[in-house]
Amino acid sequence: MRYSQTLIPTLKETPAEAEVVSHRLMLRAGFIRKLSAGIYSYLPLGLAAIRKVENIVREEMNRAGAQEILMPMVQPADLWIETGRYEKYGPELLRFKDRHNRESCLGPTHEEVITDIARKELHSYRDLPINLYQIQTKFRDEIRPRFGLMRGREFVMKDAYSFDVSDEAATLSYQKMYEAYKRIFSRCGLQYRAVQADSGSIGGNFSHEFMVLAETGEDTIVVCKSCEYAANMEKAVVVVEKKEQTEPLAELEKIETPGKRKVTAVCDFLKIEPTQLVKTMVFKADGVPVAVLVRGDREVEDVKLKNLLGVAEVEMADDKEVFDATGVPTGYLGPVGIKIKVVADQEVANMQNFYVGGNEKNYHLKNVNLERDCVIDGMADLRQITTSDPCPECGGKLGLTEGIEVGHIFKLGTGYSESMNATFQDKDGKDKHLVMGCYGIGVTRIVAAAIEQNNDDNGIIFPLPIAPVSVVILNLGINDAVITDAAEKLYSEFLSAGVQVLIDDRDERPGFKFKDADLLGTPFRVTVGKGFAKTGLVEVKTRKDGKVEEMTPEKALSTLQEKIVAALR
RNA sequence: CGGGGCGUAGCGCAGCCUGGUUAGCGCGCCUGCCUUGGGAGCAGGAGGCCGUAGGUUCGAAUCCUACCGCCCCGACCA
Repeated sequence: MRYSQTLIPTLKETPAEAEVVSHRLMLRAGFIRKLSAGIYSYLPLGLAAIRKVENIVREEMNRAGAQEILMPMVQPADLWIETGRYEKYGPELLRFKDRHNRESCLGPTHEEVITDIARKELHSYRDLPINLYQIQTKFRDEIRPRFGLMRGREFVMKDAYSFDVSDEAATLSYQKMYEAYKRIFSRCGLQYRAVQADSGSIGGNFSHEFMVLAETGEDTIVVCKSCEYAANMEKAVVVVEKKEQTEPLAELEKIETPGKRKVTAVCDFLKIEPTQLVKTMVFKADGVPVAVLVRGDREVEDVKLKNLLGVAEVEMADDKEVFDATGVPTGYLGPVGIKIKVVADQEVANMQNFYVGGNEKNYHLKNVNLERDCVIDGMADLRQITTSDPCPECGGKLGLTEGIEVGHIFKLGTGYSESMNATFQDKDGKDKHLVMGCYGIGVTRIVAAAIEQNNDDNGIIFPLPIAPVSVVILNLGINDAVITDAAEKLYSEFLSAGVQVLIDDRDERPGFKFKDADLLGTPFRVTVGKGFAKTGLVEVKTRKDGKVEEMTPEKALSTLQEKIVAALR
């Protein structure tokens, strides 16, 4: 690549719209330009980085035995109606009508299309297992796109789908993908963790998210300090030991708590700790009000609640909805005699003679005991884990970190094959539903995450495997024949050696070129300048550690070639 | 969707409150000179429907209304 002939519109100043570092740097380095909220054009270097990631993904998917295909972006609504997702998916699914008034949508994911292919083309156990993937632009009409490529509406994604004869076979396919994913993220030079994720209604430990560790991550993950356990906050298992009843059951008592609604206010007023109180919160579970009990100092984890109730959506009810459902103003709700369904966090079972709202304005109840006083419709781990909880695997200490989700693998089971009637004939001659898995990777998000993880005040510091180019040559004497000849010679030698190289052949001052080279994040920089005319040496600088070495052009070529090969291995 | 903020040259901003010359500044861009190892200097120049549409006014970038776009926070616990 020649800088003078490539569109690399670097910016000295940061556009006002960019908040996070990856977004800022991608704009400044001339990688991307915004067209509209969450929708970006990729300029040559940005595209080059994306292609690098794509190729790593492609190589590893192929290595794992998956086959590349490409599915349509525009999909008929009919398919989505079949699986019920046309209703369920919500406004993220961009819907429209074509000229014949046919309902259509832009594919945010491709379970429907792939299952349609499967039911038409896969008929026998002999066709299985099979894993099909694509690398394609997805469109999701996100509530709030933000952070540049981190959460765009249009983005490049790799999605793979596996089909198997049985649950056991599907587990194998899943494990293969798990291994492939580890290779992919390692090869991209990312610091990441594979964490157990929420697997929704299907259950089991068959969903993992791959999280790049970075402060700007939108997810919180729980990591054990002593063992390998790592989980999404939403999924992290809270272990509560059963406690024996130690206190005698005291008599239920109604106490006046005028105007005390918040946990802290009630506790201050009654001179008790939040751990002695159980708060009652009302959620709408697919529209139906449900009361949830947790200890006063705990927070409900709504994903866990969703799973217990087996519903698609849970949402806090607002004050009016609470009053309409229970006849009690918020702040005084309690489980005793409440009119709606009640579920409790497991921890509440350990509590004795606790305090709750009295289901009457300005009153609370004292000495409540779950078994004696309440009717409970369900009990489970419903609260958010904290760092004072033990690791569910080894009992060790837990820490919290932020992460960027760059991959998600999922055992789907037969949900889609059942709703779309995708079957195969097994050895025993019986028709069975295909057992599916799906596996996503956010390609464009990986580029953002990598920059998020690798940068300094001067710009990007690309891990070599995903750098748009591996080497940048600075010709600091374009009007000097000796320097230019040497720079050009090196350039063509790098090219013939198969090294991706950019030569800065612009008629610019040295300082300008240095700044741009740093900003672009190219791992290695070779400077051919004044010194070369005197000593015959060029300067090799490593972006990551800033180390500078002088050497002959021949040595520079061989050294860098070696380093690059080593880094890509 | 709720709350907040912002739309003035390619980018970053000032001007608006308190209406009134030809709408400014820095960067970038063009021409010339000069300079050439960390985003130089001098001189000259191009570039604006002041987001859009209405309204108020003798007069609107400035005041009012609506719309559009963009950014941030939230959509979390009684």
